[in-house]
Amino acid sequence: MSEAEFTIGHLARQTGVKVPTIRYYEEVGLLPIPRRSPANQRLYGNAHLMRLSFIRHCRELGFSQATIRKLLKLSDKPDQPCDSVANIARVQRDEMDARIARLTELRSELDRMITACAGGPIKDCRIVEALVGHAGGRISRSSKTGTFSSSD
Amino acid sequence: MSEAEFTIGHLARQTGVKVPTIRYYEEVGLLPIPRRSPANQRLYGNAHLMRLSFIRHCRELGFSQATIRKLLKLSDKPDQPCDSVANIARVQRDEMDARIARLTELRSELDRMITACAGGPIKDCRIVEALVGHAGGRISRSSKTGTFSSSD
DNA sequence: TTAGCATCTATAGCTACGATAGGTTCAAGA
DNA sequence: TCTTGAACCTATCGTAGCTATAGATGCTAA
Repeated sequence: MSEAEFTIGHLARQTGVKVPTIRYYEEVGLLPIPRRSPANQRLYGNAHLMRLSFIRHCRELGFSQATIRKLLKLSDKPDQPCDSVANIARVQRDEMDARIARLTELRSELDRMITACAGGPIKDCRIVEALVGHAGGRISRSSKTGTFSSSD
Repeated sequence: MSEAEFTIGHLARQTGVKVPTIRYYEEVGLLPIPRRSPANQRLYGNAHLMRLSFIRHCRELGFSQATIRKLLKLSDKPDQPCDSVANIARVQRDEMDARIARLTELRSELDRMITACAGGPIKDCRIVEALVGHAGGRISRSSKTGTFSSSD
């Protein structure tokens, strides 16, 4: 029995991946080239649908294209042990941990800046002050204008 | 008294921003065009140094170029109230909160996947399984090969 | 038949830079 | 003074991961 085939628009709706993105994935080799209808339209089957779902989910989880490529390659070797798959997932998880930690730090900094802001004129604003940061000691905002204009 | 002027490499070392990035910021209008030496090399002053520090710190905090542009515009109006600055910072903080929340969710999902993996062959791997996700009911991995190949 | 949507290819644009090529210029040592 | 090597210049291409546009063709339903 031959399985149902469907158009790119159908595949897009089924997976939630936009049509141009599907064509892009084909172009960069993430999705295999589908057969075409007599009128040259792409025709997809269930294998494409599964593979695209896999890719989409990976992207949501923040995997890069390169990493997805590795995972797809591994998933094509069904009899190998899945340690390598788990390792990739662990690396990804650790990277996410690092990103979350960094973001949380920066969020706190931003929050401190917002709290420090007393609501006066911009030239006295602690947020602007903080954003200039520690520019080497010799540097300070103009006490007259509060801007970065040179006072030469 | 005229302030010290320095080259692009100097500015790069002082701020931790790479030379091509500085030229790029000039090109897109984030940094004002500096004067040139007789030999056509860019010469920067303290105003540039401060402005670049500001930009760098903003980028670290995840502000987009567009947002930085807004902030720079505001910082050039020192007598206006700084509500607008604080508002931009608050929006940025809220966006970061959302990003952190989303990342934390995804991290947990990844972690659950890793924990579920029993370490058998790839065709039975729960991680691969999970990454395919809920592809519409009719779809399942080939029970023989565990891959996405069509079985037509 | 005709409207209106989906599809096709090809190309350009987006953010935020990084890399490279091929050419000057500067500063310091022999 | 010469020479060497680092730093500078412009211009262009490449990166990820798409999105948007233009202009042509195809499909479907009233």
